[in-house]
Amino acid sequence: MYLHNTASGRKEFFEPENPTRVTMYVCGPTVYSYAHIGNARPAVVFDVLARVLRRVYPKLVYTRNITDIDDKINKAAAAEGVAIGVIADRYAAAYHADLEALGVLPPDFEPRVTQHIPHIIAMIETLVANGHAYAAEGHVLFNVPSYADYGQLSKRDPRELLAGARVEVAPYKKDAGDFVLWKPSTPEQPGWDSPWGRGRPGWHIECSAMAAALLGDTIDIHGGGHDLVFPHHENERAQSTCAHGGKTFARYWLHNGHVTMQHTKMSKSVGNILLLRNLLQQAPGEAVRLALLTAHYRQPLDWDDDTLPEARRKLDRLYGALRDVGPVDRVAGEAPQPFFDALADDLNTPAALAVMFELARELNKAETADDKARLTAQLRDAGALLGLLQQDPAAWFGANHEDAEIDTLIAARNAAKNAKNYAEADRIRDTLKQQGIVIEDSAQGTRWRRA
RNA sequence: GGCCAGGUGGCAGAGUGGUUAUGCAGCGGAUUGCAAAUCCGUGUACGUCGGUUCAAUUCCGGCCCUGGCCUCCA
Repeated sequence: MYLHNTASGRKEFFEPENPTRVTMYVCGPTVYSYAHIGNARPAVVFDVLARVLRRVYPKLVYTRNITDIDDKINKAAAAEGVAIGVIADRYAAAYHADLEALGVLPPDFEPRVTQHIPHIIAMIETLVANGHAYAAEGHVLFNVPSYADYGQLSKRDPRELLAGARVEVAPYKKDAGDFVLWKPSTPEQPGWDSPWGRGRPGWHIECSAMAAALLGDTIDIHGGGHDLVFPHHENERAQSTCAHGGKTFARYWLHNGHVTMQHTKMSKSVGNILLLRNLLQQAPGEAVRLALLTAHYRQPLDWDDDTLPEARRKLDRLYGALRDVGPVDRVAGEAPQPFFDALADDLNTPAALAVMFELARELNKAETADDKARLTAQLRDAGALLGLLQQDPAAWFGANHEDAEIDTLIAARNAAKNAKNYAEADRIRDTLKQQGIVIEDSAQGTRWRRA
């Protein structure tokens, strides 16, 4: 397949270094509050990528970290008077619950920073020893000018970065662009003993250390939100490359676009944050997931009041085609080639979804049992790759539960219909409609669904 | 200011140097007691001004506009 590599700025044919162990590392959340819809996008996008890659490379090792030591977590913990682990555990659990609702499969590894402090310290020691980092006033800093390729990933000129640095330059920095690998903790702050005193890791070093510990010096794919390109990933790349004797850190860099509202990035100061847990009260997780796959992953995705209802209607149509055909063994048929082609072209989910709607139309028209079984299997298999359409259609339409009251009313309506008492039949139908129940007469009899 | 994306029909959203994206909404028809669902048909869509070309929404250049990164950030 082809993937857009941020490092080169173009689509490249994806070829793993080792097909029997394909490695992917995605930057996960800092768990200091509930996840918002923007946090869900990379989780869903890279979940789809993992599903697709596994078809070709069953030995994919997918790692998505949780950052559980960070100043925002410290702040939240201090405000509540609890240990940082309490905050981290609470929001990590909430994150998992939200992602499960979205049908996101767990990654193979989900490392936490606090479990990798020794790896982090060891990597910093290596960087100090080989001249890429230095200790100063309890801090350890990466010396940016020591890495000639710095800025290549984010296409920035390091000289301009240094000259135009907006942030106040700490006096202990050798060069303005130098960034922190390790910083000292006050007695109240969480910290670990290190060769440089009691302290805690800087933000960027964690991913370098954990990726190396779990996946190796060179990984195939590194993903995350677009805003991580600089400085986070640029710094990771510098650290890892310099700690590993110049070996390539990540071979393909993938970055997803942001979820926006009114074409503007969500931000706390603007107050336009959409929490996943709130959205999940408005619509099934599957609808949220489909909404996130509606646009190509690198494009911005503008979220408004119609996004979820629209996604829901799309699922109504797809599940509608799967009704009445009965359960079908998924291995009986695979998604059609155009579907795979779409995903193989830099994960073009909108084009892949278009193929699914075409399958749905064919399925609606299919007359023979063979055609129905084949198309159902194809549609289900396509859905499996996107993490959609895996539940019973009746469950999707909310009609999987026996409901005596509704059944009684439908029976009464049918009796009225048979007696050609259409006024009474329509009255009953309107009554149900007011309860949010839509009647559908079909060849298989009368069925209902929740509007 | 530097760098990077993007401007497609009523809305969402792919894509392409000459031929149908797809979904929703609308309109017409079929089916239906009426509906719903489904099927069929239906839209002078490609920011703007130039250039290249037999032919550009698609390539090139200018301009306008929008968003992102440059500070924590998915």
